[in-house]
Amino acid sequence: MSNEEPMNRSRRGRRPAGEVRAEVLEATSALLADEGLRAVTFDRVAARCGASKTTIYKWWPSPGALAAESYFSRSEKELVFRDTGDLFTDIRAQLRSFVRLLTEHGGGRVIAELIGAAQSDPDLSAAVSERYTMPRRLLAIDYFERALERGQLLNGVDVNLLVDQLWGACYNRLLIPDAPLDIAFADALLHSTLRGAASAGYRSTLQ
Amino acid sequence: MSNEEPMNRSRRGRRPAGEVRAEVLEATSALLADEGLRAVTFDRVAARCGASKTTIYKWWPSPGALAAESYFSRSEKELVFRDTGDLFTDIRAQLRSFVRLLTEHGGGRVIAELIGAAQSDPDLSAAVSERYTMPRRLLAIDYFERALERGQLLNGVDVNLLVDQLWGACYNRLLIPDAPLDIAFADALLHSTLRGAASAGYRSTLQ
Amino acid sequence: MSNEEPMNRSRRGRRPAGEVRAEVLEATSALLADEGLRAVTFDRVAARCGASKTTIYKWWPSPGALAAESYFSRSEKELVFRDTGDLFTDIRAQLRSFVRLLTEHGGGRVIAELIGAAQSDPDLSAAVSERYTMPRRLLAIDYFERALERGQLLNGVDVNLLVDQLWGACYNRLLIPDAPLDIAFADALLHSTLRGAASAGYRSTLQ
Amino acid sequence: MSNEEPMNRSRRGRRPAGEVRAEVLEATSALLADEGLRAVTFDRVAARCGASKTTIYKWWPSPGALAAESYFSRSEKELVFRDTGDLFTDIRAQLRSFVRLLTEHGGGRVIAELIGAAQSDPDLSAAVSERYTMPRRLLAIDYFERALERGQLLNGVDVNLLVDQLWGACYNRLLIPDAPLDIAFADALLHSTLRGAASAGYRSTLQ
DNA sequence: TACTAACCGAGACGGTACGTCCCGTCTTGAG
DNA sequence: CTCAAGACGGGACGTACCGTCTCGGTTAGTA
Repeated sequence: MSNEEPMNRSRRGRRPAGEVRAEVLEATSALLADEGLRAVTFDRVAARCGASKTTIYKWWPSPGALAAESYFSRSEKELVFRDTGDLFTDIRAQLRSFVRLLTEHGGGRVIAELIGAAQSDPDLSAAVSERYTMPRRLLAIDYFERALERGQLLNGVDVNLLVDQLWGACYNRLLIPDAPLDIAFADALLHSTLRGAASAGYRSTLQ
Repeated sequence: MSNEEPMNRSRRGRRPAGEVRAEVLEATSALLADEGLRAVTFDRVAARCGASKTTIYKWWPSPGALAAESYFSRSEKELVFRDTGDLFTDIRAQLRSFVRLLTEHGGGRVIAELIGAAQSDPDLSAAVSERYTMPRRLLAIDYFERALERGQLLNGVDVNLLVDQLWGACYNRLLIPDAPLDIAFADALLHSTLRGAASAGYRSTLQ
Repeated sequence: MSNEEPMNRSRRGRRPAGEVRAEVLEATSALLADEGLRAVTFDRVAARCGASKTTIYKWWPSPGALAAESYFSRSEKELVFRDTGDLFTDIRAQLRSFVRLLTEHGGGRVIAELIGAAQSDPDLSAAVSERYTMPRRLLAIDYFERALERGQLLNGVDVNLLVDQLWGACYNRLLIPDAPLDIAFADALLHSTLRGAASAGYRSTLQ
Repeated sequence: MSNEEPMNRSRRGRRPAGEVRAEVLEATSALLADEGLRAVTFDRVAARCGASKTTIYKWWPSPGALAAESYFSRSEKELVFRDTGDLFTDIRAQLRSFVRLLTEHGGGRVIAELIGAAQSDPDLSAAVSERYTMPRRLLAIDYFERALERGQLLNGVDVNLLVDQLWGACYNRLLIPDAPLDIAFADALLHSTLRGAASAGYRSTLQ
């Protein structure tokens, strides 16, 4: 409760904007990791990092949007989509690492809470889309379009749809936990999907 | 603001439980329809229907759970899954009506908000699963198992997975609106999925 | 700053109303005496006595009104206006004790701040009038009317006006400190005023 | 709310001090007239006239002091105290015009708020005294001293006290509105006071 | 005339209070 | 005597203001 470390500086006036932003994001990350999205309130973040609520309001429209930036700014480095030329192996690696992200290290809880809160917070919804889901969708689409050009996917396959079939199914098991989300699911999902979308040569390599 | 219609009864004594429950659910439905899930708070529901918070706490563990019951109790009548024996047509009808439910009558917003809030509310999560998503998943699984027995699906197809590929992809477009959710998407999704899962005879009927 | 003694009870629910009111008034009195009217804020009072802001808002419309009740409820016991039948002596005693109240014990500062804040706070203005100034005015008027009947005041003297000439002049020196407020002023004021208002017999006893 | 007319100058450099001062005072007067003393904050004045808070802080110690200068600089021209040699008539004219100032053009509210705020703002208190109340007190004292020399007032009358009996009683009705402040009150007040202070000859002219 | 240094106004900062809403708990009074 | 009405403590929201301080554009002083 009162473990907020007030960090009592005696400076009252303006501080460099970057410094304040960094401290706000750091405090947010700590709260997010320790207690989840519900703990990320403007009041607690302000108390924890010594910033004022006014300042936080100037940069982030809602606690959810702040949490999103705090979380996603750390995961942007993972934005790599290896292209070895082997469709099946590449996508399997992506799906597996995605499932691991969601199931290990508690990352799934944060993402689920962010997407969940976004349903009632347009600002957060925009932040999640712009900083997280949309970039990843575009990377996958890029990859699939290259695979199409290489003849690894059937002509006429909707690469946008493919993303929903693969990652969307994973998000579904994350957000609506009526069935388990694990590596086995990811692998089965990939087989089942590529069986309908991959060209004949590729399909023959499945199982 | 104060248009909560205090419904000035002067009766303080106990009323029949069913009567009070019905009024609570009715007030909840009205709030849900008018202002969304955020407006469904115990305080406002109590003020609107003349019940006390104590009463509401006895029956529902959280505002989300109350909203869920209020919403799902109206949609249970739609729990039909026609089985004409025609796999493609039956599933297409189901998917299309599901998409219409989510996109047309504003139902999508409520469901999205409920699933969203469930990410931070275990009681609501349980309610959504038990009263909405799981029954529907089981209906679909039942249907697919019959289709398997009829030889319309490939041997070894994971019918549970099939649900995530189809409905999960739709939920994905609902909850993460980076791409549109519409009938065309549902149809393309169905084609792409069955191409990998349906048996040869069925597959040949897909374009 | 953090000498607010949080008085950490662990009781969350409703407490008896009288108990809460008493604690709120006590905390207010302490703040008023220690730091003046500016320190009486709903936030600090709530923090000091363990009440919630909501509760305080229910009973007092503004911090000033709370301070007024807190202060005046202690001074009501002084509401005595001795009537010995000797106009000059009685009024002199009243004026002198009034001036002492305003100049000693720091009481003047509080009253001045309350009347000052009332100029921009209608709720406080009403509280000051109802609980402090008007009862005292009425007591003086009562006395003067008895003096009129006793023939100690000239026929036609406006007793209401007399109050403004005597106590009003004192308030003037309190609120607009261009000249000192002391016993000598009170005595001179009384002589000068009664010289114009007292009947001939009484007037001859002055000086 | 945001109708503060940002007056979009693009000049960042220094402007003549007098020009800025005038604009600040003008903006203050407008706020004072429109919304009262509470609206005179450094933030709003700065936003309204395009100056920065830094600039305003350089010249005025508190919003109240700024409001006082803004208001009193307009009323200084009224500083005339006619001396026709007729004590009763001259003072009656003064008191009547003072009451009219306080009751008619909304001036009373501003003065009451300024005196009120001065109770908690030493800077404002000094400004009110120096720029408003003390000059007027001195004018009255001057007049009364001349009247003393002319033999129109009793020997030994305390002219300073006389000011509190007359104007102080009016301020009392302004600041503690338990009784009305109007011309009739001023006239009655004057009669009653002069009956005790004027010399015999003058007194005989009162009714 | 171009170029740098000092200055100072615009406004962001930390802090505090406001007034409101909601949650979950508890007293109390009506039936 | 029971239980529902609703007041309670706690906490977050979003806004306004104060008084302090950084920052960058303007101007004055050098090259």
